[in-house]
Amino acid sequence: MDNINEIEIKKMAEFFKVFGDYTRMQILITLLKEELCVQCITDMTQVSQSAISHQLRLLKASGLVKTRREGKKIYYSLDDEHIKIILEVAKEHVEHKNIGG
Amino acid sequence: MDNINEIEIKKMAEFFKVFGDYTRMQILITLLKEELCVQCITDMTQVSQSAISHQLRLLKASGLVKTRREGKKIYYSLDDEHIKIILEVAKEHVEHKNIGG
DNA sequence: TCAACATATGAACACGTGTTCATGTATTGG
DNA sequence: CCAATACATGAACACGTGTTCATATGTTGA
Repeated sequence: MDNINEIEIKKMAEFFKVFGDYTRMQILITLLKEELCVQCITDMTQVSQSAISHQLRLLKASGLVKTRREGKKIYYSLDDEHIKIILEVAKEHVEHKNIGG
Repeated sequence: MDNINEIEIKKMAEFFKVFGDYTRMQILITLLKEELCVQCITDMTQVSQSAISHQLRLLKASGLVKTRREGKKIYYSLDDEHIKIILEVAKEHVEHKNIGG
């Protein structure tokens, strides 16, 4: 972590920004288990299909998920080997720490 | 990651939100190496002392850094064993992936 | 081609967030 | 006490972001 430049730090911040939203976090955690179509993902959340679509678009642009079409449905799945590790470390963090308490 | 509830997911998103800012990322990466006072941290960035102070406050409230007073100076250092791991995985990610490209 | 379904897109809006500016608080040395 | 230094705090502002609504695009079956 010594020889790290400004651009890399900026990219890292952008990377984390994607994780810093409840809806996207829900999506990512869900996709850890299995690939799902947009409607299935929408049903698991409290927001509209449009909102999910916008978020999936962002996740795809960030290189975190990939898509596969099957008929009318489009299945989303994780496209990054780092997600699982990072989410597990974060889960451990929130379990063992009372933030802001 | 199976038996995870809504509250934990929200905490995880909040956790990542802290990492999702360039200034805070700069601070955290710097503190990986050594503890530093506010002025030293400010000098490394392009923002004001006030801005740094605000961000340090947030980092402390999030349980990521701790403080130690020494005379007039207050030294900040990391207060979480997960930060290093997470930052390293993130660095690997941005090195091996062209986001949005 | 048409209707129905599945998903994506764009505009608009409310809300959150990072910064600066001005000022307040705390510590030290005289 | 006072001045100087180091840091914190609050208000204000510009900007970004997540959502909904309305609508467009794409796919399938008839």
